[in-house]
Amino acid sequence: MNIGDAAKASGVSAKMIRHYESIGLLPQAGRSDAGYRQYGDKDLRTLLFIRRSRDLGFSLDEIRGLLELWQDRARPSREVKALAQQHLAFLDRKLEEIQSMKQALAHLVSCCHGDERPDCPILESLSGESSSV
Amino acid sequence: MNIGDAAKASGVSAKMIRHYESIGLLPQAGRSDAGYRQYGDKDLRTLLFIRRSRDLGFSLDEIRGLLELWQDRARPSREVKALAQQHLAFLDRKLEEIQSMKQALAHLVSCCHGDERPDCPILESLSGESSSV
DNA sequence: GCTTGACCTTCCCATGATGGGAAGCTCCAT
DNA sequence: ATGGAGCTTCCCATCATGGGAAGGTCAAGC
Repeated sequence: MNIGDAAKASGVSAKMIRHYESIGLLPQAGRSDAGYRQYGDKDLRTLLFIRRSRDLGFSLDEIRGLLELWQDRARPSREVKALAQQHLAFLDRKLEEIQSMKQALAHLVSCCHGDERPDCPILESLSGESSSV
Repeated sequence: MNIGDAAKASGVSAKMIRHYESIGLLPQAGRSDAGYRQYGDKDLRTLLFIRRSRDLGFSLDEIRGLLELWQDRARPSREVKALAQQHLAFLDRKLEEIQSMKQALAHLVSCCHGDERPDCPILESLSGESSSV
């Protein structure tokens, strides 16, 4: 299987597959006589693992840890859970950050009449004229 | 006022102030005889405007637009509101993205007993063994 | 067999916002 | 006058991803 097919099958772009190999997230792929990377079922399973992890927002470094745990048949699930909980806490922080941005901005937007007149509570707030908010 | 004081007063790092100037977000600052950047009240107000916009998650490019509108006394508030609504929609998308990550991960975490045993629903899910979820 | 187009290789560069740090100059207080 | 803090420019790093160039390879159709 060439890299293009592995990319299609895994949802990870060929560009990224090469990159993951270059940073050691993936082992060096086997090569054909012409130097083409060759992928088999096992590689595909790893690529899918990575893609699913990315879909949950894990960083490549965290995925490195997950892959190690995955490959270690004797890992205690405790370690996996800890890594996941850590990322969960990160997601929570992000969520709160964005939520408070959204809240503040939504308020400003609701205050702006949004017509041809130039006065605008959004700009006033950004420029520090602390009316109401 | 030197750049360090402007940084302290605005909450924008000196590094970033120079960067903003280099990309044309800020006008070229005046210089002292020795070549030190000099900042006055007007510059400070602009820096604060930028910082508040960043706090709401606006990109530097969006802030460029906001600054132009801010400086144009005759702008219709409609335009400001449109820009803000666009960013609000962006925040909503981010929010949903992270929320669904969080939800999925939280479920997995809750399924993992997290003890010394090696079996782990988190790794099973990432590796595609589609039990339940 | 030859051409063509799709695919592969490596290598360099860009993004966006931010920071680190080096080398060298300036300012001010002691 | 000296030392330390602060300024200058310049280059590099982060994180995950993509774009694109230059060149080699493969398979299908003529």
